[in-house]
Amino acid sequence: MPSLTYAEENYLKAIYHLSDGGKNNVSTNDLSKEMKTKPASVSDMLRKLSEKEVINYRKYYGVTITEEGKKSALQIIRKHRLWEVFLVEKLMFSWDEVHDVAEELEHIKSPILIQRLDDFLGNPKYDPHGDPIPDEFGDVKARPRLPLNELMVNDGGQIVAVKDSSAAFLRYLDKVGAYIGARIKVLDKVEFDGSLEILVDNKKTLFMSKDVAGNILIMQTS
Amino acid sequence: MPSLTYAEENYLKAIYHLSDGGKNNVSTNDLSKEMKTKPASVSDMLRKLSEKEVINYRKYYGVTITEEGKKSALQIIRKHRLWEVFLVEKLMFSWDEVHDVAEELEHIKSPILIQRLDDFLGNPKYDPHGDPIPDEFGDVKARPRLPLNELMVNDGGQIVAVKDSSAAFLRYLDKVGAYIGARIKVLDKVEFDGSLEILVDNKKTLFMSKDVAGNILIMQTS
DNA sequence: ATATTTTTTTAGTATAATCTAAATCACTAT
DNA sequence: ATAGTGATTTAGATTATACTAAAAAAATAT
Ligand SMILES: [Mn+2]
Ligand SMILES: [Mn+2]
Ligand SMILES: [Mn+2]
Ligand SMILES: [Mn+2]
Repeated sequence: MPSLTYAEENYLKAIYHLSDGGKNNVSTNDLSKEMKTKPASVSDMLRKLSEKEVINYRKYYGVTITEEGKKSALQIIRKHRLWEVFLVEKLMFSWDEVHDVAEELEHIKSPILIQRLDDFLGNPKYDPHGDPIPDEFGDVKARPRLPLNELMVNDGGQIVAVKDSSAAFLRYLDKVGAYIGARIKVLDKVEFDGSLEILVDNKKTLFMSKDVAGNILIMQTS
Repeated sequence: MPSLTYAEENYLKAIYHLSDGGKNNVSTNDLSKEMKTKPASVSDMLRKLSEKEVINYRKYYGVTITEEGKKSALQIIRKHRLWEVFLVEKLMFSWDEVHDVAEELEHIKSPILIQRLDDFLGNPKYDPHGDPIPDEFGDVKARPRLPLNELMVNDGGQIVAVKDSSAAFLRYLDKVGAYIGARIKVLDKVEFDGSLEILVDNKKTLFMSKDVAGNILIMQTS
């Protein structure tokens, strides 16, 4: 694995996520938006990442991630998610407070550290947002899951993850009781704007916009 | 407190240590040696640190640390030592493995993180090398201590800290059973080279060079 | 098929942290 | 008092990451 700088690691992770794990091509503008840097800066970085052979770069046509790149990205993601577990399980952070800190901690370079952290945490399989934690070889146990807004009326399931890890969104979910593991059922869908009426844990009903529902990921059971 | 870069934090910490907590003047060459950078690079950095008012810099005459600088340095040292405790107490690192990792972790910027880490660890007062951990206000409880080579024959005490935290030195101490807390007594001193014969825990006798003894810090009891 | 718009790259600049080589200052020893 | 030595600073270059402005390529619309 090539050694990557802090900035290179952040770009590579963004490419991995934007390409949906390497499946799609990623454009300069998409990366620019994601990284909050100008397209010119992205072009520059793509040249560097391409020289380190973690991406395939065809000028003007965007990038795909290489096998090597995928491995590197997955190790960074592994570290990010393990640190998030640590912060929530051990340091009593709430799930909306961990992202930015993990964004820094993920760059600490020490294989022994991450292996022992993993053991200390009891080798967790999912992070506080329900995302799977890659193992030391980069293998990910993906659970089948789909956005809540894609369920039909009367469909039910369990919340297994969230797409958006921003503090604002997670605090809203806390407020309405939509934690990970909650059982939900779609009671009604409004044709006009796609908003939903949801039954949570067979107790509370709750209305949410299509936008919100699109960021809640469900493991369907019926 | 001014915001400092990663490199600036490392220089400031080195200045704090080389000046013995702000007591002495530090020269460009001393810093150059400590930081493993060229004197020219040090001069450059001193200008920057001086602009941020964490040091007093008189060209050609070295630097002293300001009150602001001392506060910043102590916060970095606090983080470094708390992380070292975490690594040893929670992640089962040995005391010779923690320094380099803590050197990275100390730069993570999150007040809430360090406060909660402190609580999680039970607000420890000393790090694995016996060094005191500054509190959130930068107050340090210094224990009186002196290098083992300065004891007289028949003087006794307890090992409370080590000056050198290098893996090589610490592994040597492990091998001879000179851990922190061990009770020692000076049985003999060789006039010629200053080497010592030591009784450890009233059990084992052990010979060590003046150089080694100078890096072991003792709380004297007799 | 051509013109317009959008996307992307290139060129040139800036800041941070490092280096080497050259210049300058301070201290020491005659 | 001055020459020499060593320490320190300055000048100029390099690498990494970012920026703005301009040029070029690709995509879209007429
Ligand atoms: Mn990051
Ligand atoms: Mn997460
Ligand atoms: Mn450091
Ligand atoms: Mn220590």
